[in-house]
Amino acid sequence: AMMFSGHLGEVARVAVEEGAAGLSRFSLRLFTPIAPMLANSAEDVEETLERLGEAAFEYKLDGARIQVHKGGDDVRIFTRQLQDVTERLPEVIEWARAVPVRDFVVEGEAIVLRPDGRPFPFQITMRRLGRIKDVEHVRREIPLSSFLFDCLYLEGEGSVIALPYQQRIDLMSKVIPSSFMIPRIVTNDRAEAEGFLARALAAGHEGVMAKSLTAPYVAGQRGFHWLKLKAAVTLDLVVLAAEWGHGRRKGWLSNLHLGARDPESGQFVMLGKTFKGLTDEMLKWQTEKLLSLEVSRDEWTVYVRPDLVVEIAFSEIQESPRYPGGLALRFARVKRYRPDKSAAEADTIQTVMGLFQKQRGEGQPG
DNA sequence: AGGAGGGGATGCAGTAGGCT
DNA sequence: AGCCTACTGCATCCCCTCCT
Repeated sequence: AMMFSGHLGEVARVAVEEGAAGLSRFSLRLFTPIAPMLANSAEDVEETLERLGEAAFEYKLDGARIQVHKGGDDVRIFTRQLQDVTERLPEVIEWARAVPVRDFVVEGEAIVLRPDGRPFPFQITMRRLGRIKDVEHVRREIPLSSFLFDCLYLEGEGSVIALPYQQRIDLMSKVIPSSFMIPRIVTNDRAEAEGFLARALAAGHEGVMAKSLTAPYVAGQRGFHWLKLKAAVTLDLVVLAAEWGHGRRKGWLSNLHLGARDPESGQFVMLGKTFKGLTDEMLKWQTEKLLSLEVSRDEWTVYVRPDLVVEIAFSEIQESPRYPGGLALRFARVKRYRPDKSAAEADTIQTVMGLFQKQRGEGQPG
C-alpha cells in the first residue's frame, strides 16, 4: 500500500499503458488501484439527454467512493484518492468474500444509512470512515452499506474497462446481488428521468448520475460520459470580511466570510467562508469595493461594514462545531454579486435553519 | 488536462497544562 | 509520577471553478 500513498500521478504511471485498447488508457491488475473515472455537472435532465441520448440514471449517494478488489480470499478496498482503507470496512470485506466469483474489481459508494434506508449526513459517514481504532465496536453503532455501480475486472473476462458501460453493468449484475446494486434506470424519456431524480432527492440523496451506455471506463478523467445532476440551492448572504489571497491571488482580497441576517439582533451570523467561483475580474472588483467598506483589519483579514450581498451556491448545510450559529455551508461558492440587493434584503438565519430542518427531514423517517 | 486556490468535518497523535 | 482534558497540527474524506 505504501507505493500508492503518494500523488495520483504516481499511480497513473504505475498502471501499464494499454495503447491497443485506444479509449481506455490503462490496463488493470488485481490489487493495483486505478484512478477512478469522474463526472462533470449538468444543469438539468434536458441538457443531459441532449448530450448522452438514452442513458443510465443512478442515484447519487453522498458517501465515500470505494474500489473493491477481490482475488480469492484476499480483498482490498481503495478510496477515490487510492488510499487503502481495507481494515476500516469489514462489512465490505464480508460481502466481497460472499460473492460467488473468485476475482473481481467493482466500484461503488460506501455510506451510513438509517434503519429505514435513508441516508445520514455525510458527516456521519466520515465519522465512520475516519475511524481506525475499535472498528469492530463502531460498526455496530454506525454500520456501513455499499452500493455498486461499476465493474472493472471479472473472473473469466479479465479487465472489462474497455467495454461499453451497459455491458459492464450486465456482467456485474450476474454476480452481484441486486440489493448491492445502486438504484438505476435506463431511459431517453425526459419525464421519466425527472421523476427518477425527484425520487432520489425525496429519498434524501444528493441527486442522480447520468451515464453514457456506450462509454468505456476512462480512468482518472473528468469527462462528459458521466454527468451529475443535483438540486441547485443558493442563498443571498452578506460579506462580513475577506482574507488576503495567496499565490496567484496575492494582493487581492480572496476568501470571503459569509453571514446570514438575524432580524432579531440586527447582526449577521457567520456560516463559513469561500474563495470559489471568483474570476480575476471579480477579485479585482471586490478588493477595491471591500477596502472601501473596511472597518478594521488584522494580519490576514480585512473586516468590513456588512453591505455587499453575494449569491452563494452550496451542497448542503452542516452542523458546525466551529461557528456560533452552529451551522456551516458545505462547498460554498460564489455564483454572482447581487448589487441589486441591500444587506437588509439578504437571507436570514431563520431561512437557513429552515433549510437545514428540511434537509434533515428528508433524511429521516416520515 | 492539470494546477491553483482553499472550504468544512472527522479521527488520530502529539503536546501542554492541571489535577491527584 | 501518573492521569485526564484541551488544544493543535496533520491526513483524509467530500467538493468547485477559474486559469494556463
